[in-house]
This record gives sequence, structure tokens and C-alpha cells, in this order.
Amino acid sequence: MSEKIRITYNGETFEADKGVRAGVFIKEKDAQAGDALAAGFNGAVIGLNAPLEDDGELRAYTFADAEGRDTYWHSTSHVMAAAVKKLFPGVKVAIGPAVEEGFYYDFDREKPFTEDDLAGIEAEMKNIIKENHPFKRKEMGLEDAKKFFAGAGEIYKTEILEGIDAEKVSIYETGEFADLCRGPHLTYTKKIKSFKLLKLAGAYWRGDEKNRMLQRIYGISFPSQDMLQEYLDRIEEAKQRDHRKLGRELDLFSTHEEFGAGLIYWHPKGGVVRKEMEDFWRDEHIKNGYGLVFSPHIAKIDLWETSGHTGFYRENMFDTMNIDEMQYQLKPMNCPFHILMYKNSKKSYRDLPLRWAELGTVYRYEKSGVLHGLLRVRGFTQDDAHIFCTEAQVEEEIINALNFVMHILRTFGFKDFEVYLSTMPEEHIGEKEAWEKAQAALNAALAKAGLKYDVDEGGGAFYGPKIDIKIKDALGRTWQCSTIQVDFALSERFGIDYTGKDGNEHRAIMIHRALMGSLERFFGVLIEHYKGAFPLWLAPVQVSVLTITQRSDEYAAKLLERLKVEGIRAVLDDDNEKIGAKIRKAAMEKIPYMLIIGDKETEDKTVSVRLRGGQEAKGVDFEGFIKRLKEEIKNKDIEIREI
RNA sequence: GCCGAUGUAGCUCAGUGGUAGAGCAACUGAUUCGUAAUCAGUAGGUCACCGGUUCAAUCCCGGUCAUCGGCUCCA
Repeated sequence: MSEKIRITYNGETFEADKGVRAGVFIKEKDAQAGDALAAGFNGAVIGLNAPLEDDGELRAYTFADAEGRDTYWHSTSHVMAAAVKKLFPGVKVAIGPAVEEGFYYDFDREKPFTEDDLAGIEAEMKNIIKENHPFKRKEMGLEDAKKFFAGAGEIYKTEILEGIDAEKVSIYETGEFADLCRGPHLTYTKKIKSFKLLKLAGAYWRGDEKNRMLQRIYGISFPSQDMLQEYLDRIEEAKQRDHRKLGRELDLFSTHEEFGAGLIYWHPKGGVVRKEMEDFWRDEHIKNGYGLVFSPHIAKIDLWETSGHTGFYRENMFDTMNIDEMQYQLKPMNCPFHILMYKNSKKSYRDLPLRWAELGTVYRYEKSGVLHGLLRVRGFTQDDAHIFCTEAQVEEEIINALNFVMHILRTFGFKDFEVYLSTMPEEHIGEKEAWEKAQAALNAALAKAGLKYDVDEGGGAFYGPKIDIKIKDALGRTWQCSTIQVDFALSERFGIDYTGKDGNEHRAIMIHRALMGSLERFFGVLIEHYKGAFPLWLAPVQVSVLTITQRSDEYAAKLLERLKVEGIRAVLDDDNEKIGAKIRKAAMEKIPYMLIIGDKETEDKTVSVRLRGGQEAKGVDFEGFIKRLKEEIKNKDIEIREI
């Protein structure tokens, strides 16, 4: 009679033989759990092969769970490594984890892999899967493992082992390939139903550019072909939304690499969107008690020395320029200028809080390899603001800023957010007490604003704690735009003071805050979010008037004039083309409304309306249509209502 | 910056060791048409830039610049 243990599964407790394998147990108790990939036991993720030795709570993980997916992808990465080792025997393996979407494995090989190699590796992976190898777990003493991997020439594994402080480590074998690995893994390679190797990349060993560059292969796998196809379709959809592609197609902006990488040229159509963004931004700031300020683009280097930027921010700054024998610096940030304005006159507690906002254009040196369309550039306009306040006002100012951010982001059509509170990092300035007070204020503000958030422990800037808000776009991708940061450093460096009620000088608290972050970046996110089909209030062209024959040109021109008088951005398409071609052209430009004008409309003095989605309405009263448009623009409606 | 790929007409892309081609866009003409492409014609390129090999280079080699994918995920 074997020893018994007690296992709780799905809320029910069972007696089981000690040492029963997790997968066997799950299969017996749960007919529904046939697609289990891994298991959770007393808080740890384990393989289905793992024996259960103690009492405890067990659960199954499928591909629907992050734990299940990680196991699935991690195992696929082992299969890939096994294939690579077989095809390219001299290659050394580094690490091969599951990532957010898929997996990778880093290899050290003299010659980089080519796209053609991927096909061969995929074929070999298919063989390995077909041969249905088990993922065999073995334990090995630390010293034995070092000898084993040193003997195999696996220098990266031995380096990893140097950093491990344990008596035993585990090895997973997949066919002939043995890898140092914590696991867990799938039971057999055949569980991997469909996979694809996606891209090749160079990656530094341990992410450090001082280290050797390894060859990384990325891939992804799924339990069904359909799921893989769905994933590939989503990649394709993201490609279609790429703001760089749409920016060109819709004539929104351009870059001119030959005259400077990472610098953006806003064309008139992009300019309209920017104008609307800015107008809205300014109006809302005035309503929310901000003063609008403007500051220069350069200042003597001395200012940046006082602010400390020449120290901690040097590598992101453009070189200085020599003017009248003095060194001037193109600004990478607006804050020092706002501080100079603050210090221009003596401030008292009665003046605070002071909220100063600026659409300030800054220039930052970014490494050439990280530039990316509108999202990572070298010159951009921040929607920056600095709030100077007393310690007692911090919490309220943060709440105001949070509500303000949400109002702005929601108006632009974003509904889902991820909020992070980043706290004191190891390297920081300022007293611990000040940090704790500020963090408590941020915490309280988040709670009062009713926002769910995650704490990024130690993730704050060295000069203060911060709240970051990431927006989720139509494809569920997240983008970091908004940030609210408390800054102890600059208040100290510049001596930002105010006279208190008690007649003494006190240190003011400075809060940096950006809502959209950078106009360029936010514009890029908007383009991708809307796939170029902007809401009416942002649309570069709001209405296109299309004539069916030249007989309607005169009436159509009158309509155009009337729309323009009403402040609506309208164009007339009186080209000598058939109506189908004109509709196609307007549709590809993603214009929200088309007015189709033929003999009938000219006769009745009506318009025929076609919405961007394709819906049509004939015999529509023109003045009523204008009224509708103006209402929709005023409300900043995201969707176009059916007519 | 580093690794890899790429750079041919405004755009999307063919192509070859003997100085280039398509579709779309543009322009001209014909057509006057009812909800996603009318027909015909014309024009448009230092084949990214610099150098080398060659009788000859857009093509082969080297360099530069730029773009794209990565370089955060830690057995």
C-alpha cells in the first residue's frame, strides 16, 4: 500500500498516491482538462510529468493561461535549439526564454544565420516534433553540471552556472539536446502543433553592449494552425496600420533622412490634426487653471550645468554651439526655463500652486538605431507643464493632473489604460522621508481618482517618484505617453522657494507632467489607433463634395463655399471621372463624409450623403446636414452616427 | 552605437556585367457617366552616395549615409 497525499483540485479534495504525476492526476479527475499544458502546485508552475510529493492545491494551466503559454513557448524554444544544434553542431547556446508573444533563443555562431537558414531550422523542428521526444528532466549537482557544460564547450551555460547558488540544478533533454533549464516543460514535443520562426536579430549577451553579440531567433507557437494564422493576421493588421505607411499614403507627414534622421515634417493635412490637438490642449489648460508660457529653444550651457543635465543627461543632448565665444545648448527639456520664470519674482504661498504649460519643442540625441517614425525621434514637441506647489498641495495637484490626463486621453478616443506608480530607486537624491511623503501623496491621489494601478518598485527616476499612464490602442497594444513626476532635484539645485504664512522661506515642490507626451508620438499613436480614419473633429478633410457630371459643378461649388463659411474642412472633387472612381479616391483618403451631387440633387437642392463606413442617404437637407456636422465636431464624437 | 536585411520613377515593386521596366499616381485628349478604379496617349530615373575591380558596373568588392527588424524579457 503506497503512501497517500491529499490534493485539492478545482475546490475538491482528493486522496492520491504519493508521487502521482500531476498530469495523470488531472486527467483522472478532470475530463475537461485534456488540453492542460502545465500545472500549478502550491504556487509553483510545474510540468505535467512532475510527481506530487506533498499535500497541496493543484490546478491545470492551458494555453489560455499565461503559465501555460510560457511553458508552451519555452518548450518550443528548446525544440528550436535542438534543431539548431543538430544542423549547426559548433553553435553555442545562450538563453531561450518565453517572452510576451512567443519565444527566442540566443546562439553564438561565427556566421550569422540567414533567412534561408530559418526554413531549414523549421524543417528540422518539424522532424523533432514528429519524432515525439519527451522533455526529460534530470537533476545534476552544481559541480557536475559545470563539468558537463564545460566539457560540451557551452561557455554561456557555465557562466550562468557560476551565478547559481544551489546544490542541484536541472537539465532538460530533448532528443540529443540537453539544456540547463529550470523548466517546466511540456511532456512531449508532439504537443507543439504549429509554430513559426519570425525574425533574426542580433542581441548582446545579457543585454549589455560591452558583451559579445549573439544571434537571436524569434518564433512563436500555438496549439492549432488557426491560432497561428490569427496571430499572423494580427501582425499583418498592425502592418496595415503602421503610421509610417499611412503617414505617406494620407500625406500627413514626411521625414527627410538625407538632411537629418529623426526629424519630422508635418504636411498641411498632418498640420490640421496638430492644430486641432493643440487648440483642444490649450483650451483645456486655460479651463484647468494653467498659464500658457513660451520659452526659447537654446540657452547658455551654464543653465544646463545648474540643472544638472550636463551630468546625467549629457548623452541625450546635441553638442553645444559656439556663439560669440560662448557655448549655447539646444534644449532637451523645458523645465529649466520654467524655473527661471518662476524665479523671476519672489513667490509667496498665496501664489501657489502655479501651473505653467508649454508646447515646448525639444531636441534630444537618440542613437541612430532606435529612431522609429514618429514614435522615436530627435526633435519633438512636448506638451509639458510644471506645477510649483507646497508640500500640502501635492496630493490635490496630482489628483487634478490625473483627472486631467484621463479627460484628455478619453476625448481622443482611448478607453483602456495601464497605470504604474514607480517608487524610489537605489540611486536617488533627496531624503527618504521626502520620497515617502511624495509616494504617499501619489498613492492617495491614485486611490481618490479611482484608478487601478501597479507599483513598479524602485522604478522611479533618480529625482523623484512618478506615475506613468500607458494607453491601449484599438489592437490592444500599449503606448507610454502620459507621465506625472515629482522632482526633488531641480527644486534643490535652483533653490525654488516661496515665502510661507510664517514669513519663512520654504522649498516648493515641483511636478513635471505631460499628457500626450510628445505631439509627434501621440500623433503616431492616433494614426495607428484610428488606422488613419480620424474622428470628424480631427479629420484633415471632413467633407468631400463629389459631382457626377459637370452639369452639377456650379451647385457643388456653392455647397463647398457654404461648408467653408461654416468652418468645415471641405474639398470639391470636380475631376472628369466617374462617380465610382471619385468615391474610391475619397474612401482611400478616409474622408468621413462624401456629398454626392448629380442632376437630382442639383434640381431638388438636396445632397446625397455617403458616410465613411459606406452607408448612404439620399435627398438630405443640406442645412440639416451642416447642423449635424457642427454638432459632431463640437462634441468631438469618436464614431460617426448613422444617418 | 552594435548585429542582420534593405536602398531602382512620387508610391508599390520587377530586372540584368553591355548605361533600365511594370502597375498605380501625374500630365494631355476623348468620354458626361448615380455610390470603391472609363479609354487612349505623354512625360518621368546620376539605379542612395563615394571609391575600387573591369574594355564596360545599377549589378561584383570596399566604405559612407539612411531605412527596416532587433539589441528590456535571464537556467
